[in-house]
Amino acid sequence: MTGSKTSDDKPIYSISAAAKLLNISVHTLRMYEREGLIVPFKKESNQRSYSQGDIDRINCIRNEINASKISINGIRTIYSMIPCWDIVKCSKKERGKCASFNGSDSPCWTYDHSNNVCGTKNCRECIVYSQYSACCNVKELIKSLSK
Amino acid sequence: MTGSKTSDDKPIYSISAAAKLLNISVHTLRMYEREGLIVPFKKESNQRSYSQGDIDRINCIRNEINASKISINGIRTIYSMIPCWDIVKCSKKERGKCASFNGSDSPCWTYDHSNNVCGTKNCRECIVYSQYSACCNVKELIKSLSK
DNA sequence: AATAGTTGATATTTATAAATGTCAACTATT
DNA sequence: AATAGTTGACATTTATAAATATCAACTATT
Repeated sequence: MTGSKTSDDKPIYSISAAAKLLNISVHTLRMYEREGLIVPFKKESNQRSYSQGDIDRINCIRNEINASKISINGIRTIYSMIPCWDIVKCSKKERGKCASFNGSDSPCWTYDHSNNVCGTKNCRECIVYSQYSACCNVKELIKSLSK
Repeated sequence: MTGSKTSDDKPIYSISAAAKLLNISVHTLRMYEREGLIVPFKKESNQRSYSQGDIDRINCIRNEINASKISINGIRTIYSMIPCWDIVKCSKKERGKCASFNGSDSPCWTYDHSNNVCGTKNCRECIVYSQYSACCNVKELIKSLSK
């Protein structure tokens, strides 16, 4: 991670500014969102904003796509393996009714979770999304679970 | 898993028989091997053989590629997340010098491991390869690590 | 010893994921 | 109120992963 969470999570870029910074089109940014890879900040008017943390994250995603040749569906599947239940201390009972725990091809932040331990929490602010979602970090996370 | 390990792991198919059964070309089978997804049985003459377990496994891989749209590099990366160190009870000390534990883009069975806990064991016969390598099972495996 | 199948290496084809373009309705900015 | 940027939906392009083809050397089978 570069910088602290707070300094990285201010919504400072519009979609076109972010696209220019990343050297991609705005369409691509919307696609990544539709595919469940990113959760940009949204204004009341429904317009997207991106923080420096988002830019870092998207650079990581682009590296997986372009250099590591992992498809978007592959990245989504890898994200879905993040043991969020362990990170957010989800109870056995809660896990039972959690779509993320029970499914295996989409990350937790793509599901509605109004009736589990995550409640109405904004996924952007959740450590699962903000810290562990550099795909290259997922294996490290799995290692840390080992006895 | 269909059937027991022993009954599924007899080398009964030649590469062309396996290809016909799977409705793909022999080239594709060799490609999957080169890409680190499968480890077929090899005769002294260097010719490949495939067991029923191999066929099941390859069907699973093809489903990931064709239906789930996960690229070969994505599948390999997912395989590399299998916590083999936990499954084979690899000591802390052994982990330190293990390429699989320390890398993150290729599964353990693609590395030389003559000088760690796996020694000269044939990966085909290792539970990590034979049981946990249906990509769809990896998340289940991660779940089982949770406290 | 002749035929069929295999090997690895290199080249080519094809299928499609990823990215971009276009549009009309809408929102923000000057 | 005029200009610039955004939205989602749908269509199109392009980049390339996945699969197949070709080859000469080799191995198995009859």
